Amino acid sequence: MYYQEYAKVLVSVDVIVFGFDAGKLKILIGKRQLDPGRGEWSLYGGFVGADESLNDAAHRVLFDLTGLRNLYIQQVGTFGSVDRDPGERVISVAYYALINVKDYDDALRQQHNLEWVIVENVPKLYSDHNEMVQMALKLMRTKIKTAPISFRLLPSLFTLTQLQKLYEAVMGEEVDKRNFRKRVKDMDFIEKTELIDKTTSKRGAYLYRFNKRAYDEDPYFKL
Amino acid sequence: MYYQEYAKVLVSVDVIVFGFDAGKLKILIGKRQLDPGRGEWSLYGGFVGADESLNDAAHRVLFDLTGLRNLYIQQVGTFGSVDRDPGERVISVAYYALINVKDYDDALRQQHNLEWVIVENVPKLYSDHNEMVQMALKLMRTKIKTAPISFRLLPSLFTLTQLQKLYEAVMGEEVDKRNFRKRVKDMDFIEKTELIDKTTSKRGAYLYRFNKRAYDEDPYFKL
DNA sequence: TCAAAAGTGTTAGATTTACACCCATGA
DNA sequence: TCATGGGTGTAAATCTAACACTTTTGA
Repeated sequence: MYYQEYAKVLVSVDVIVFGFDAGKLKILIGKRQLDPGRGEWSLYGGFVGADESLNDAAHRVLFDLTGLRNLYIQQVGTFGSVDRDPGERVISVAYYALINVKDYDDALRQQHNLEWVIVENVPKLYSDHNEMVQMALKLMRTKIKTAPISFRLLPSLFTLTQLQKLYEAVMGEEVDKRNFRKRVKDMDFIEKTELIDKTTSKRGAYLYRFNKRAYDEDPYFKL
Repeated sequence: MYYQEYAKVLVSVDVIVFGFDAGKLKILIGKRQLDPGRGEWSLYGGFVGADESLNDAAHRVLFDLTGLRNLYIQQVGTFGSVDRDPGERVISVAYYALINVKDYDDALRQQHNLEWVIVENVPKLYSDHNEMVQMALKLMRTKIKTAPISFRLLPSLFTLTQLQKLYEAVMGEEVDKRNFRKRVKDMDFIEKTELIDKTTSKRGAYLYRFNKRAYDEDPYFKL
């Protein structure tokens, strides 16, 4: 042990789980079940184990919460004010994750007492969690323009309208339909199928899919 | 104590100190004086104290190193592989900092056995420090285009050629002089003075200064 | 007088934005 | 038949990129 004279602290990961549902971007939050802060709205999180990397911890927490592995995650930042946690010194690494709500077993959500809340309506959260959410949103907005992460929030087959509504929900502003579709058509890895979705219109809309293989060959992405 | 059953770990901050000198972007690195990794090139860092925020720790480490306070710092990311430090489990938060090399007492640099190394020539560093440097550079490149951070790397009076050379050194590519100056002239808070610098040409070049007050009123920045 | 850096505008091309109508279908 | 969401192209405006010569002055 080389460094034994130095202070050790608890390290946690807190996850901002984004989902897209009913045309809105939502995150999962719940009321804290434990002191300190019992009853306050909060992100879901967990402590980092002694033999667990930060990434592994984030994935474990997400698995615990959703039953899903290999979710897309992105580190948001690390929060280390001395008094950020009223219980004890805890440094927290925030991650955001993207899930397709349809893949998510709602019973599990209820078990954890979590709610999907529209990002614009997120209430006051425990400690510095609101800051984490704002930072996550900001990073996601930057990312969604230049990286194919939208598809993590959508079913594997989706319509262009869905893709656009998602983009608008993330960016918080409407965009022109024709211009949006022009950009999508420049990306060959967003492939039109012959399948038609009739759930939202009588005419029906073509379903598209993201071809990761094609993207990896020519990873040009711009929305 | 609410969380006593969980593992505590050492948390350190490692700083990527950027400086601009002789037309090149450089960082400060030194050979580790302690085991583990004694003799390897490494970033400068320090452990986070029990009653110290991450930001405070970063500023303290920088003060220790440079004697300067209130340097511009930016969190880069947090590195938490289990085996990233061969001595013991250490989670490290990387920050980059910008300093004006002229403000920096070179004796202090020597005391710490640090060297300025051109970013393109950075050798293999201890542990994951090369990754930290790459991430810091990437973030800085994004930032320098849209935020007035260049001025942290330059003397308070600078010529447009200096500003351009700095920009080129950060971006790693040359830019057109006339186009660059056009963009600078769109930003009224980059003020021309009547002073002339004759150190780099016979003709002399006007010195400019960054007017923070004017910037805060109309914080439009785009290079 | 000449070498070396400072300073300065214009034009073509590319990109971005604005905008409106027809189509297919099920109720 | 009509209401609803799906689908499509063009033109103006803006932004970006390319480009070359004159000025000043100390050595």
